[in-house]
Amino acid sequence: MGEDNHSLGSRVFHIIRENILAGKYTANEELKEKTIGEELGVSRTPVREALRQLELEGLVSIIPNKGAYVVGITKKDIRDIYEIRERLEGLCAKWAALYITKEQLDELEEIVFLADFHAKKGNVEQLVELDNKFHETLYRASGSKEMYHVLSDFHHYVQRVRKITLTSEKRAADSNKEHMMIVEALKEHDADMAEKLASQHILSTVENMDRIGWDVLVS
Amino acid sequence: MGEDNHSLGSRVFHIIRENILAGKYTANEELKEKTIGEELGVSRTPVREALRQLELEGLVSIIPNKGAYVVGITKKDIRDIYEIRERLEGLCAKWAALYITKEQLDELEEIVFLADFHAKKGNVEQLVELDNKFHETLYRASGSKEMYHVLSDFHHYVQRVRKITLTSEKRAADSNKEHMMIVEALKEHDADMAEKLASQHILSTVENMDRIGWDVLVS
DNA sequence: CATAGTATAATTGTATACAATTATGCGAAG
DNA sequence: CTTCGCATAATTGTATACAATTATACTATG
Repeated sequence: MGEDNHSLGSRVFHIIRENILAGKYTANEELKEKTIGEELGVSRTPVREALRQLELEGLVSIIPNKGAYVVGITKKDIRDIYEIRERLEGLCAKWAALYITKEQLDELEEIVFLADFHAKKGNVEQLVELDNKFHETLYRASGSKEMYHVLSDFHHYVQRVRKITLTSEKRAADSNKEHMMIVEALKEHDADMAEKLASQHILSTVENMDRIGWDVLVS
Repeated sequence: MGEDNHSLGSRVFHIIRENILAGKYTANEELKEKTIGEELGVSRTPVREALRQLELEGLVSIIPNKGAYVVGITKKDIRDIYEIRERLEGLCAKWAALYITKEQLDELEEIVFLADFHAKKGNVEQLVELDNKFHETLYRASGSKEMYHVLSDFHHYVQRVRKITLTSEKRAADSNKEHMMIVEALKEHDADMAEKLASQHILSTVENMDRIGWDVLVS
């Protein structure tokens, strides 16, 4: 389920995607195959493949015979994604409570343990990485490739926002406490509780974002 | 939001996708770039692009330097998708109740009117097409490109199952009645009712599939 | 001076060529 | 007879070449 495709074309895809999500390529910017290829030291072929894939992901809009343009991420996009996640993460946690393996539970426990450490230290970079791993593991534990696919995409999509929210030490600590409670529910295989907690986790995240103010989160 | 890309590469993508979803390309079958290119009368380049996109959609699994393989659709995939849809279609209808335009409402009314006609005649092909249009319009009416994206993909993914269920004249009629009720709620801009009805619509579909038996639906 | 038309350049779309990797088949050794 | 090794073929990965389309800039004309 966690595919690692180490061909050149795949690398190009990931680089361009990160550049868009990180804001290096700004909204409506035209992505020229030749230029990007030269930047990355590859020919147009892998760049084209990457752009076509990014179009499917909705990060790029391709106008035939004209060009590929960066699709901007709006406040509404973020809001919508969190509202969708609120519904789906609950279902995902419910499934995970039923199907999670011992290894995955151990993995989750290690993640929240480490995150607790880094939250106290204020290591944002590591916190984001651990948040990625936590949710990735949770999505995988659902045992549904569709659930994994959808939620991974969305979670990845809002990485920039998450980076900002986790900069707050309080929110980082609170978020991890919520993660811990979810892990506890999963350990007990309490599906209803896991669902409720996971859904609530997204809700708290949104409430936190409301406090911070949306203009700070997405320019 | 409804992109129509009429380049060659895009056509190849759609053809291969239909062939997979229609079962023409069977599970685990190896899709060779040269062979497919010859079948469709194009070079390897557009085929490669299409296969890369299909991998992102989860319909194809690519092993670097080895090949592209059709990912089979299992009973569990279908079940998972319907359970996910049960949650999301509700939210989608809720949003649609708030943001739907007059034109979109007219479109929906025309669709259910036509579907009523074809249901009585037992024209399965047309019914599937109208079911596609109905949901497509509903997804678009939500005003959320993320919602549109996710639900369109899933809806498209289960087209084979829908084709079978709509073969039953009773189910076709019932399904359309449910569509009508959703349209009524949208007309009243009753978000809660629209949500409940849309969610219920997916539930009835699943119940109907249970009656038919899953072994008939997906081999 | 503004503008339409046109030649030129730039960019995308597709096909092909070459490189790298993997699959296949055959013969020799045990 | 099986299996290992190696040569050959097939296939994917990448780069380049050519075709088609679109953007640009310059000139001629009113």
